[in-house]
Amino acid sequence: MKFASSYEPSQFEPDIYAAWETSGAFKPTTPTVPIDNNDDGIDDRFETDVILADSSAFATTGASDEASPVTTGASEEARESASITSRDTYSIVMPPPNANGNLHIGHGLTVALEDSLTRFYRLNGKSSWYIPGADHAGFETWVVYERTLEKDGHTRFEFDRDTLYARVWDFVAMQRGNMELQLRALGASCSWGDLTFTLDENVIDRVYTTFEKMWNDGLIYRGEKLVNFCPKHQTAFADIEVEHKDEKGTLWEIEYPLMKNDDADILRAFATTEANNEASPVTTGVSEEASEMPVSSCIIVSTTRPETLFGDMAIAVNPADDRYKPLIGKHVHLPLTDRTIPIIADEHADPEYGTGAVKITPAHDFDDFEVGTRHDLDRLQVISEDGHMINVPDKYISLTPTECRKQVLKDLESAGLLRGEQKITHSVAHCYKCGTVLEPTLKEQWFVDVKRLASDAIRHLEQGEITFYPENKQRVLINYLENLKDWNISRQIPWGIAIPMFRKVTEEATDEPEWIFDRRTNLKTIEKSGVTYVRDEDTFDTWFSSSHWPIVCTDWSEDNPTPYYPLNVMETGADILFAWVARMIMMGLYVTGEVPFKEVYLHGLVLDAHGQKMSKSKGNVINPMDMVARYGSDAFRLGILRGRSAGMNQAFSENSVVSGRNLCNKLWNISRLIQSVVDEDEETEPRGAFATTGANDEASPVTTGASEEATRGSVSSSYTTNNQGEDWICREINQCLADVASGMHSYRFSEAVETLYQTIWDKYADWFLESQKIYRNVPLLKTTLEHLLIALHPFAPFVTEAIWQNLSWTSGMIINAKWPGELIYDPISATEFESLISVVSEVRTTLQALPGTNNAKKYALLFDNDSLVEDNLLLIKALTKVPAVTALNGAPRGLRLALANHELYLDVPEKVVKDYKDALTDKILAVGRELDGLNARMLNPNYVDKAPAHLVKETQDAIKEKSDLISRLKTQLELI
RNA sequence: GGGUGAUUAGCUCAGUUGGCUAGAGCGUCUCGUUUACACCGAGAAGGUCGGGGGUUCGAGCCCCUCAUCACCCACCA
Repeated sequence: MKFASSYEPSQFEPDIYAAWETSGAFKPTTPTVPIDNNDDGIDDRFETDVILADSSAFATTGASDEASPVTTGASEEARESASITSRDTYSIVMPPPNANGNLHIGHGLTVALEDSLTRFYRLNGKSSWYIPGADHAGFETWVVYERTLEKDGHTRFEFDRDTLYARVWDFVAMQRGNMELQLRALGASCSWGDLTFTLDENVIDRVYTTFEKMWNDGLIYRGEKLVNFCPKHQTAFADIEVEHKDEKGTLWEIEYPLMKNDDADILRAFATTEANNEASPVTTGVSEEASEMPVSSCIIVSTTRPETLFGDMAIAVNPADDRYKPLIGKHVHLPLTDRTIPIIADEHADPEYGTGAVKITPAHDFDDFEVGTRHDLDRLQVISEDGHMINVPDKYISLTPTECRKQVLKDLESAGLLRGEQKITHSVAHCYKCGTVLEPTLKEQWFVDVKRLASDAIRHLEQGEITFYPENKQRVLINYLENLKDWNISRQIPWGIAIPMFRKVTEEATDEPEWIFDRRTNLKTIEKSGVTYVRDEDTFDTWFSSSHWPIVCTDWSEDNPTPYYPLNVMETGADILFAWVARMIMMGLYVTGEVPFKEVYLHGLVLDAHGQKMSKSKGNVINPMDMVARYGSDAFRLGILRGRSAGMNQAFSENSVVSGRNLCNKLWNISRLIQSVVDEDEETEPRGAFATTGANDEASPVTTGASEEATRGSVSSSYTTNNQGEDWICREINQCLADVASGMHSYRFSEAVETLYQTIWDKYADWFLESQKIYRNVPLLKTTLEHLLIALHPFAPFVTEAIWQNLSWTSGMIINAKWPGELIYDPISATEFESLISVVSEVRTTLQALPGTNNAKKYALLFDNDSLVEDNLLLIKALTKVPAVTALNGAPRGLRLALANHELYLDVPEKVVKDYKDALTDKILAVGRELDGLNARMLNPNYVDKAPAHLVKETQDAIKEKSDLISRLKTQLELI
């Protein structure tokens, strides 16, 4: 016997994975690229439905992925067959982990989810394609690389883009590989030969093709806009990459003096407003005295960024704000400068906030930029991209904004223009990587006009073409798309896909366009029609290319309308719904005209055991590889799937992994037991006989199903059920498999895993296997074990394969097995077993409740006129451990068990019965309470009237049973 | 400011057309070395399903409301 007494994952996992991989088990059985074997110009994949129906098509284990599609020549039905083919495939892509990083716990969850799905559908006969990927992780990788550059005393500015790109490429290549090994350790059954790297040629090609199409369609434009700019990393970000954090800050009030010419008007105006107004900020606003003082002519603005005042182009007040109405159109003197700026009316100014007057700095604030556009204001940049003051009075030139702020405040103070300050909390934009405060900066960038893309996406979403798990995310996504702003796709990072645009440098050629599209981004300058163009040095936002992921991974093209596109499902983190999922949908529709996936499953964050976010600084990070090393891959997968529901963040602890490990060990030992029974059986029985112990005429002889599946592994023999326990376990396993399947179809992983736990442990091991120590049914043991192994395989691939390989009668690999059909059994007999279970349970409970220990060994069980018990004497004896189960001859004696439909007594002495009196009384009271509840329900005429008949009947039956039980217990009580 | 989700046993969570006495894992307690498994077996305790109202024969589930927590989006200078 090969089974050790416990399962040691590390002894099996690497070899098993290697065996899967080399056998080609991870490759889809239906080809992914067009094949035209008979040269009729028609993609023969679309004619393979006949082959798929033939089980021999599945016998491709170990064969190359060129599964020979024997054509039937049914080309006239090519179109119809196409849909059949797509029904027979299952495709899913992996959100590409960072190529040169390590997997974290979130990847662990992703793989557990995606691989379980893949394996489940593979077992169900789909040509399953789980496509792995690796992300160049533009910004992340760049940040890491730049750090090493700096460590070596270099800066990025010493090199040109091509050099930097090449250096990072080598840097990544050097570090690459870890995550791929880790994916293997997690058991990911992905098709490694199809791994897509985000900088692969075909990805870049596809991205350029899309970009060109967008450029021609007028969806791409170059605009000078404010962008979120990280002064540390020297790059712009899209809105979505910005992290807003609430911070404490100061709201300063600064006085801007009105220009002399305007004074007279103001004084007049003020006279009219003052009458019905309290302290108006138009005045000095300092005290009541002030209102009696001659009015100084100024306006006071509120700002958190005094240093940007040099870029002010106007003061805005709300047009509905009576306090300021008279000032609109006047001019003020910009402090510390010799400029004057106008006072304008704009809704942007909130009368409730601060003084109600706001300075407008179009070059350094998003709102102000909008205001500036509305009022046609100039944009004066006063902070450079590298974070120094420019275009300011000499005194302030080259200061950092922070230094400048201090100086400005000081100077305003001494000029008497600083009129107040107030501590506030406000939201500040930060770089999501380094935490630096982002500087809104004026920059020329490439933008995607998202209007059309978003509205197309919304239309398809509203038509329900994509099903979301959790479903509310559909609405969330639509809401996001409805408010989507144009998308800045330019990044000032060398590590990425170059933007294929070139700018005209030759002045004279005025007729030529300013910018042209060209794929030759390896060239710094190109010539076209005698005009020289120089390339744009920026690269694409990562999301621009990764939004093509389903397209590039499935190798979709105009010439390859693959059945693997759209994907069956997109599984990813709920946190990138907007950044990634939304963009894939827009891009998929734009490029292919179809949504890129039919379903979206979003998982939440994996939190630590106490529901806290994992972070290095908190020191609560769980490394999935640690879990795998200590408990095995399966244990980790089972543990992390347990209790997991779509979209929800969920705490995760080692405990759940331990419990997964225990299940694996349990299953291992179940198999060990069965194998030992099989071995014994083979020693005593002649080979080949359908050994059925204790033949039973009533039992229905049954085969497990198709015999043609020999090559797929399962060689279970026909079985016959011979007793209640055997019928019962068949019923339970059928139910379990159905629940697992429906759980997978509706992405209720938690439910699927839970069902398997209970069935394997509480039902199969605790009841069925225990009963099989009395009744040995070798064919049934084999068959049922196979069913459970296959059903658990998607979640615990290694241990199920290890067992499969260790069992003497199985062949092939379980990864290629076929999802089992229904077991046939006698339903009445199955129900009777429940009765046996309740008898045994009641005996056990009562024995333990009796005073003393080891009661099971002391007291015999007596039965009266009970055929079920009589037929199962040995079983009940074994399960309860009582010394004997015998017929009660004569008057009842001992302690009556609290069972309604059975006359059963524990043969205990009078004294023990008396000691049990209190417990018995409690029991009667408890049952009485239940009975009262049931009676109350029946007394309600509405219930009888309106509730479904079967429920009413159930209630009636329950009442009968309870009252029966009570009367029996009362009799017992009287006897004492 | 807008939006979403959560609140069920000591802890972490299931509970999907509303229907038997609300479940699991871990933890706790009691018993048990029965040759598959101590990574085990048998049993037990523990919940007025956040509060309040409503609909219904019937509510953990549907509606209203309040409270607390979490997250996301947004232009409070």
